[in-house]
Amino acid sequence: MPLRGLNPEQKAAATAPAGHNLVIASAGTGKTSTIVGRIAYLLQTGVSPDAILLLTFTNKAAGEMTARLKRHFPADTIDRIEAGTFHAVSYRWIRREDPHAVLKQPGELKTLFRSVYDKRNFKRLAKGEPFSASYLYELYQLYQNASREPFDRWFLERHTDHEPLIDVYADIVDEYEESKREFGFLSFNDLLLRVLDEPTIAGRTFQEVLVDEYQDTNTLQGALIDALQPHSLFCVGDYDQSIYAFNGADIRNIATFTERYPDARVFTLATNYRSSAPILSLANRVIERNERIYPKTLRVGREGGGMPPRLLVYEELFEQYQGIAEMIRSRGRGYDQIAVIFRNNASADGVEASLRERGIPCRRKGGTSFFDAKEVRFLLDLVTLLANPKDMMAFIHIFEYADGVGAAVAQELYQYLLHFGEGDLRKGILAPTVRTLPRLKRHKNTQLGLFDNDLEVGSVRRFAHLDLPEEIFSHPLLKHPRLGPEGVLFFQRFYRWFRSVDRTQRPASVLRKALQSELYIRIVDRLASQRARLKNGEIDENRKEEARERILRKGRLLSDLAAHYRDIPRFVNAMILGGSELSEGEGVNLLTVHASKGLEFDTVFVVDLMDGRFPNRKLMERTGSLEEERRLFYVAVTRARDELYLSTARYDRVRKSTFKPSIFLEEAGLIRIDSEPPESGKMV
DNA sequence: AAATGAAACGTTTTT
DNA sequence: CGTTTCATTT
Repeated sequence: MPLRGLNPEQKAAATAPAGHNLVIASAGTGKTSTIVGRIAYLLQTGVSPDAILLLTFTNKAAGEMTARLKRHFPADTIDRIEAGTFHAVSYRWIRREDPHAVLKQPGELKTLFRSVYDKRNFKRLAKGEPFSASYLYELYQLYQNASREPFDRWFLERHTDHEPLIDVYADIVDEYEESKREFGFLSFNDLLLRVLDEPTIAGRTFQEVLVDEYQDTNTLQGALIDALQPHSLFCVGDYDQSIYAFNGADIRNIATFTERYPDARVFTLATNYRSSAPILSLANRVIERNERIYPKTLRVGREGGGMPPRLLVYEELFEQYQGIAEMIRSRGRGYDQIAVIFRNNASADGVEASLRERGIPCRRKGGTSFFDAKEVRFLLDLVTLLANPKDMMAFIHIFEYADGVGAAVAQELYQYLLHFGEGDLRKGILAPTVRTLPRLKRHKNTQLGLFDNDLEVGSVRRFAHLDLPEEIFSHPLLKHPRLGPEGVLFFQRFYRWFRSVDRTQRPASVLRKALQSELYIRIVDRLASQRARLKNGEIDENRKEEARERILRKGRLLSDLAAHYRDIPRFVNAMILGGSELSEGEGVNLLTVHASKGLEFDTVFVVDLMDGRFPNRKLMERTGSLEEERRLFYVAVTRARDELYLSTARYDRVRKSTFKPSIFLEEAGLIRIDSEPPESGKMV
């Protein structure tokens, strides 16, 4: 039984009476085992699995914990436990009431926000330099996570100097919210806000809510926990690992736990089973410079000494990546137990290139590269449009691939189709009942009819030579004056795919049809040509074939993923909610510090330890602080079990800048910054 | 309005 | 170093 293997301090926490329990669990102290033990204890003492809610930071973490429980309890019992991230769990509840709810990617919402922002003429207002659309959007996201007070009040508390613009900002935010409703978009935050507004949507009262990574919960998540009114709370976290301030994570959630819940019990897990003594000692030396919120003294749980952490100093940035790749190569195999960890994603490319040069396999966490690829985006836009026909953005992205159609015409086509179908996109495409043209707001661009005199406006006779099937030739969309022959052919291909998947429920079938469609095949060809274009404009046929193969492989991968989902909205939402959790390939792990949270490796390289980059000075000016950067350093080094390498470089050949070493190297006792820098090369 | 080519730009972390 | 923005042409 899971409780058997726990040490006394873990067991004390796992068997705590119902109430408000806080477990301070330092890195490597068996946090996961304790949570698993706690759930086992609850089940053994007669708590129904339906009355347990487990909230984790990633869905992977939830999956690992439930998998461990399934070794001791029947799977169908464990499956009744509600487990997942705040967002995944909220979505599950919301979809019971609203099966068609569809999430929208954050990047797309940002684009929507920007388009709302761009309607404002700040120049005319002349009230000082306004925040950029992008920064304002970030602030708004942060506000939603951080505060329940009105936006303008929250905003003015931090940015008094923007007081003259606050009404414009508030207006932008209002219109953005309205647009989201109009298009049927849900943001990550909307999921949590919805549950907060209507906690009964959970459909039950929980005996106990367990919260993992409690130090990284933000005000919104804290409010959500309280709104659920659980009989008992079990929060596990480590204030030294709070690294999500930029996302509104509030260390005060953990710091004021005992004040907010006067009956709180606090447990501390202090025995580290992960890292060797010298690694732990280095980590503690640095983190002790931060304020101690709850007392804790880490004990080394492992036997024996272990190899002291090593500092690697390189003359030049790229030389550093090469040097590390060479060290990894020379030790051979066991690549998946090695991690290279960095503060900024920018470091990843140099490391990856150096490894690949030596034929060393590696994987980067964060499937951004996969979901950002145009070919994947296109397929997802197709599927998304089926899940949410109100999604004009998806429609525009699709039709921008048609020659002669840009965003402006695509938008009009969408409006036309809605009009033909009396508000129903499907009907407008497949069975238009209205054949008149809609009245659209004319754009002011009437440059002497520059484009209109060579077209027979709205007449379908201009397509007579295309030899179109009747259903296309008679479609009222062809009356659009700006639609050329290429556009019509694109519409025909789109129409065929759309008709072929009509009333199809399963995402896998929809994708299979899409992969076979002429619509997709032509887009693959176009993308492959783009990627095989040489500097002189010619297309390298070999490269084109390679590019096509890569594109098709991604399509198949997406199609394989789709097989696991019953309906289209579920699939789309899963891709958005958990997309970043899938990592491609195997080998050396390339991770940002944030992505490394909760993981452990035999050997860890922390790279680019230069002042400015780590700690990241730019970010410190914004939402961060040196304390937060120090916690990031602490998280990075405590990922290591046996070997830890800290590396830095003095000079960047590309940007022609020199670096000072990171202050953390000094705090770790590896260098003295006021003395001469150490010799280049390797030293202890 | 769209397509193309040239110039600037900036380089944060996640559900 | 790749994307994003701007200017020019059609």
